[in-house]
Amino acid sequence: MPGRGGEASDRDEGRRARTNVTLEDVARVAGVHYSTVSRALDPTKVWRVNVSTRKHVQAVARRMGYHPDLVASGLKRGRTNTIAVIVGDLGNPRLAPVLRGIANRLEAAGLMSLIGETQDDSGRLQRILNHLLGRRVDGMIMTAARLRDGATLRQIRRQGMPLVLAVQDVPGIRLPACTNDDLLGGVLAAQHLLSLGHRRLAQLRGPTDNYSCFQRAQGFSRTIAAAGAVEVVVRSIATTGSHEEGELMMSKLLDGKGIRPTGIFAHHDLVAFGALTAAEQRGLICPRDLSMVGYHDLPHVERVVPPLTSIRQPREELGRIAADLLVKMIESPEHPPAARKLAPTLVVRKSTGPPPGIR
Amino acid sequence: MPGRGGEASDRDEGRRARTNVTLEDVARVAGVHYSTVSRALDPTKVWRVNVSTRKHVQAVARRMGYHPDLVASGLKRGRTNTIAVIVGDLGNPRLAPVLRGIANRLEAAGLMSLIGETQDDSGRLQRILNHLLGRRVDGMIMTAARLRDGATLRQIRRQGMPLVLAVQDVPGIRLPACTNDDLLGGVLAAQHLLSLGHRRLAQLRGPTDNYSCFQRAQGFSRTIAAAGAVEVVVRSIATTGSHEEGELMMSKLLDGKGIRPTGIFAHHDLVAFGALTAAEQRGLICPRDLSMVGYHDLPHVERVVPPLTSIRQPREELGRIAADLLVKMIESPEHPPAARKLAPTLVVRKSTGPPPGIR
DNA sequence: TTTGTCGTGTCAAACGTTTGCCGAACCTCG
DNA sequence: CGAGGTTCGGCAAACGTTTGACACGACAAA
Repeated sequence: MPGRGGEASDRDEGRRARTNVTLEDVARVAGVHYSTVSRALDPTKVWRVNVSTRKHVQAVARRMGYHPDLVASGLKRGRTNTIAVIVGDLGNPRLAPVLRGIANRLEAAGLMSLIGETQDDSGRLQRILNHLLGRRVDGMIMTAARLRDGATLRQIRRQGMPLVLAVQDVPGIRLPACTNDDLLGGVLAAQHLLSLGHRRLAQLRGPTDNYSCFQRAQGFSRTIAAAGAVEVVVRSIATTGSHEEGELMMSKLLDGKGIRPTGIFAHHDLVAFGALTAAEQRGLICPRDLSMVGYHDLPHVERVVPPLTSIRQPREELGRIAADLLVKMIESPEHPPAARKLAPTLVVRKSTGPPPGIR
Repeated sequence: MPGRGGEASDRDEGRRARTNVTLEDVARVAGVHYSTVSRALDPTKVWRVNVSTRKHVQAVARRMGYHPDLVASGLKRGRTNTIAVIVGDLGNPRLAPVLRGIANRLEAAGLMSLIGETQDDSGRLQRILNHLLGRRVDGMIMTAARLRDGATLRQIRRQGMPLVLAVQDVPGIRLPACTNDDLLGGVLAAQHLLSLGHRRLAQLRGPTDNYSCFQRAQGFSRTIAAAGAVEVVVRSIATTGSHEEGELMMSKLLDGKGIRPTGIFAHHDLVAFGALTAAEQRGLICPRDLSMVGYHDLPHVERVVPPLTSIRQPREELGRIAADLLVKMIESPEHPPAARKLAPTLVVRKSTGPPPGIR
């Protein structure tokens, strides 16, 4: 390589304090061509280089602390071995197992996940996506996408970017997805309350623009209707699923002049807690006077009094399978994998029991 | 560029379904040289290209859906505008605000954070670091590094990689850090209990290999000693800070034959809850019979009964300032910034009161 | 001896940017 | 009108890899 030495030292002097060992440096020391070094270090090219040369090169590389430059490699190969995982809010404790499931599956495929937090802000989502498109990630997983993001999702797909949805589905767009069967979740809650003997039921609903909440509501309402029982629905205006929200909704329910339900299905455990607080303030004791089923089975719900009956989602599994779909999609882009729906389970604790009449 | 057309189509045909618009494509359409396109799209090179050309090129680029290839750019510039943030466990709810603080500060500096989860496993930490070194990230932030990671940290620094610690310090290594003042945390807890009149105190300690816990213990014990009060210490064997751990430690404390403390400082809110459960089982009511101070001020501790007095850390601030230190460090590597210690605050709720004797 | 095959190493052309340098065109001033 | 300055577009060399093509030696078959 004529003239490289002078230029290299020129480049190194002022620009960058951090000095990275390159293929060429290793090659110089090992006494072979740098392409040989490249092949010696590439486990898929075993057959291309003599075993003794290989051993020698590997030893030198290790000794010199060589780390292949994944940036250069990515440029050349057109693949970065990186998957973007878009989440709404990292503070959401339900997310961690999903992310872990994703990371584990991806790691097995030699991929790394790059987490982007939208903070539930469409503008930020756009900025993150543009950045990731530029980063040439090999694929994307969106957890808990929202209805209004449909256009954005379509745009990503149009770019040819492999994309799968995790946890929540978005209707109106055909996309591989691994989601929780929220319809079934609603059905399970309803069946449980009905089987205990409840006939006057209520639902504390999540926001309407959340497809997952929509599904839960459908599952619950249909089962109730099929059993010929009565149902009241209270809708949330807020979107977070907080204790305060629960108190507010329950107050509205109890202070209104409609029927007094005995069995209640809240779309969020925290809302369930808030509702119980509001009920207690009005002298209603759970599970004596009313039964409460929550959703999500948040950590520590078994610790509160009374321990909450809730619907548990297979979160780590959701992540694992979503990642699996994506890997399959990248490997053979021609036939996209089918969507997977995972069944939640009902965890019965002390917050549900027979209604006051029957005993 | 002679012969490019044929080769390009050759390359595109089978390899990659995803077809990315490049500078050259834009240049061809816009009728200028691709270097002009590069400059027209670079906001720092405003003066290098005529405003009309610039407008035109920008329009064409937008119309064609051009996204600059950050991989190529990173290779050329030697900077990737990416910061690695290493965390132990994404499921830890205390982490989210820190990450948010980091992300916000980095975004302001045009950087993006790449989150790596070690799952508290040294092997995985090593693998992640090697990957990140290869990815040529511009710097790293480690949150909650552990004592035993000292060697690894030194290794990273030796590579010339800008590195700052967040939340927890690691002694024995000089590294810029933005940490919580845990010594002060311990002092605050002790002062509060002492000022209420408690003279027999206990500490439910976290693991000894956690420097942060060590500091808390120091601060607490010294303050107690200076006031001439008595103190008992119970050490945790587990490392997670769980409810069960708290029950176990409190049982040991109450069933032992030593002094019965009236004021207790737990190194973790969950441990505090567990301890209260164990105390209740023995007929001790909080705050009537004993006072409890927790640590971390976890979300919802104000909701449990009794609402927990706890030590709150400025978490988002910790992240923001850590990121700030890193940015300064990257901008001027010659003079590393000083470490910052942020003061926690005592949040007084209902779990603390005067000891049984005084009233 | 020629021809063919196999194993192994080297050569050099990409990948898509960024940027120092060159020079053409135009402007200003003596 | 020429010297000198300014503006702005083009040229081409990198950045560190990967990899198809090729060269070369050894050995076998014809």
